[in-house]
Amino acid sequence: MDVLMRSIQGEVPWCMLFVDDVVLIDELRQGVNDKLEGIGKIDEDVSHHVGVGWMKWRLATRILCDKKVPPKLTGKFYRVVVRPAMLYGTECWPFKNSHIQKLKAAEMRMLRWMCGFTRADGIECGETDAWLSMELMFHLSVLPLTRQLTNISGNLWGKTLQGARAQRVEYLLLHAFHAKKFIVPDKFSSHAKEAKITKRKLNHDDEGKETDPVDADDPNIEGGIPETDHGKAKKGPSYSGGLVLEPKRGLYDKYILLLDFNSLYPSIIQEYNICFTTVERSLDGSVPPLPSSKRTGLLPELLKNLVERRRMVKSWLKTASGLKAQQFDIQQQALKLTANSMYGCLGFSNSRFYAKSLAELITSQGREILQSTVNLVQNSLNLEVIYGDTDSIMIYSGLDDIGKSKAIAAKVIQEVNKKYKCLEIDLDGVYKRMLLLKKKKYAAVKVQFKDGKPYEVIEKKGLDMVRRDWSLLSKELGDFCLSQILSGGSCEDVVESIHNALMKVQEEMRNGQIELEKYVITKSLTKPPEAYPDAKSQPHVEVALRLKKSGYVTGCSAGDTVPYVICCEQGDGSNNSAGIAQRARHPDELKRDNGNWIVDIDYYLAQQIHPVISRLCASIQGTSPARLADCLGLDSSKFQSKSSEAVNDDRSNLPSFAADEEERFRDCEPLTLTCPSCSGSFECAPIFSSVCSSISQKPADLQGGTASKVWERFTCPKCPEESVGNISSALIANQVKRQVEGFISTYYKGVMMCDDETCNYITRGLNLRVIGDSERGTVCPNYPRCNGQLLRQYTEADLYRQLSYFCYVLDTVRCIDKWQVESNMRIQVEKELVRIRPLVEAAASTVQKFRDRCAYGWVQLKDVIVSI
DNA sequence: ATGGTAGGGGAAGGAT
DNA sequence: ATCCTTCCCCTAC
Repeated sequence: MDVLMRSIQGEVPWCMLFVDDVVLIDELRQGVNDKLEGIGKIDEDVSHHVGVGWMKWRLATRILCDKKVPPKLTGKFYRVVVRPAMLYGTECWPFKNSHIQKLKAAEMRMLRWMCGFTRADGIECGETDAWLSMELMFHLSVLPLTRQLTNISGNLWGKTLQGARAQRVEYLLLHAFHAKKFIVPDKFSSHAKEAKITKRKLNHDDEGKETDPVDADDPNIEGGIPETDHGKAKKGPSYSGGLVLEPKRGLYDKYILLLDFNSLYPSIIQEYNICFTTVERSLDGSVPPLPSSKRTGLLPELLKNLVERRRMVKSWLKTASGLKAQQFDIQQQALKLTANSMYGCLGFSNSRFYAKSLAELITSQGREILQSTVNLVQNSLNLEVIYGDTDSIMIYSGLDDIGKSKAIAAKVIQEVNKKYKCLEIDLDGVYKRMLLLKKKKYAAVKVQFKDGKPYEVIEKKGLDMVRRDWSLLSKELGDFCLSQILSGGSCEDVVESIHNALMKVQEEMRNGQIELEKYVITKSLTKPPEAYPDAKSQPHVEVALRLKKSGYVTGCSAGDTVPYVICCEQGDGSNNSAGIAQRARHPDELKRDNGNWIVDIDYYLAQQIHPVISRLCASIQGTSPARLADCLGLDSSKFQSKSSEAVNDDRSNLPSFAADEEERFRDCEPLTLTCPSCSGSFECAPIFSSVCSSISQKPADLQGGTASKVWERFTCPKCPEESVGNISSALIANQVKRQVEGFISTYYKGVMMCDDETCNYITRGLNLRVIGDSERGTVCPNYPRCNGQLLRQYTEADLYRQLSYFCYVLDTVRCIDKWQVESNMRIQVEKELVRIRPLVEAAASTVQKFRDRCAYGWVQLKDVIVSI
């Protein structure tokens, strides 16, 4: 405490801020906490957010105490990172003016303090002191605020202090029900619940059909699932939640509109009048129907009240300024959060007002609403929805003009809002460019306006770069690649700069020019480290256990974030069998250890950088996982697609080579030639198999009998006389070329078909962006009536395979190499092939040229790499 | 004991 | 060897 006091009084006198509460600052940290607990336990929420704040803070000390970082950035970091944590911790407590003033002052002092540390040479950052100071500040600012809330809400202060969000909602509802003279359900602890369930079960077992009248219509009892794993119930999801649309992946470079429903779940409750008092709940656990009651339920009314209050506060906010505005802003946020947490508590199994069926009904309505909105936008308004998650949709405008795009948005908003009373959709953002990778994973260039002037920010959602459990190194590289991809530059430039960056990083890594900090990965312990059944499979657990054993007391218990670096033993690069958890080291351990363990560069290249970058580049043409691996100095064959490996492997067991090829080209159109004399057409079997079978004089089931004779005599098999029906080299070349062009034009027609046979929706795909996972297809426009996927009827792969098949049919060269079997047949086959070669050479090279041209740019396709 | 579910991705271990 | 399931963590909504 002395240290704390010194730092506070010496460097930052902001204990003065809370001078009226400072009486508490007279003991050790534990003492302070005890005192606080004497008054009332601090809300777990706040503790959590203090933790979050501290986590940010710990991150901050690294950045903020770095002299290289300009002060301007420090301030920004503080504003965007630490302040939200502070405010969020106090989300539901209305501020008095003085509190806001204090908070602001605290911010200033903290900033100054940081700068002090930045300047003071040789002073360690003193994480512990910082934490103590911060926690104290939170405690001190929270206490009076909880008191305020208590006064306003009318619930018990003690309860407010110890209760979580669930309990706040519980009291809100209790008051509301009590005011309406309802009798509320009893509250059961989970233990009591269990007892009740078992008791009921016993009753059922012993007395047959007799039901306990008390429990008969008690929805709080889950009959089916005892959920007793000795108190440690597995928290699997118990009902289904929001709908997430399958994204149409790829890189978009025209405007995208992001629309979302304003607080969807609370609105649904009001829109459909969902309440304990209105919904008819059945016993069988099925989702109940929408209520028909005209009488407004209690829940919707409560929400209406909250919404109205929020609207009022927001209107005041518009005219207010400064502290007043901040206060209003926090108030309206608090009201919104309270409204939003209502749904969560319905689904919370330990809540007094637990009502799974209501929660289920709400989410199912949510899914319904999202889907019908998508249908409306796609089918009636003819716009393209590329993604949507729970309450939002993204529309690809295909336009370069932001004004026109916004006009479209306005139209959509108007059409959608017409359908609902309370529910309201709104434009949440306009993206100039967007990279859509997967569900919940995308990045976009968002266009925002400040004083009427547009500016762009990159928004990242769910990508590896926004996660804590990737090293700074891979996150930085990922950010760089993303900025390149979203830069709008040409494909070639982007790819080149990414490749260059990778090569540079690899070199720096191998030269040891990268700081240790950049290799650090962090992960949280959700349990005490001893409680993990499989500690040896998790790096952070292993590290925590080792830390604990070597005497550490902080940073290795439940909830702590453990930093680690994956290492390998000096000199022995092959020791990778150990499992990565065994090779994880705390940065401190690594620093202390004198070079026995070094950073495992190969792990970072292969497991940290490569996956991150290749996920980002999945939709980018001109590169591939294998190419990226190459740039990183990794064995690129490991990242080659699997099917090509399989083909390579097939090369070794070749007796069945021909049969394999036939199997692969099973769905291809045959090569058909038309006889110039009789105008009859006939199919041509592959030269190679024709020759083989004619030489081995087997019945040759593989190819249709007479057709194989074509290659023997070069005559039409349908013409009776020997003298006519001759087939020339030019004729073959011409006809082959015509057929190839036919396939190519089929491909370019781009017919899309739904893969569901009962639907078979067919369209001339207007949106043929051949970027990204085109083989994945997109959701059928008839969804949800049809669950199929819209696929190209004739895909790149189809075309490629078709052309490859023609190459194979006409092949007289490569098949020899593949046929490694030692036999006297080989010589005969070879002789025959040599004889045929001049006649088909022209045609074969034509097809090959087409195929190779098509293959250019399709390198990323997984299943088309065939060996001819 | 102290709102929810959906989803991606790593790693390990068992089934095949 | 390769697939599949399980656990774990973190994120989006």
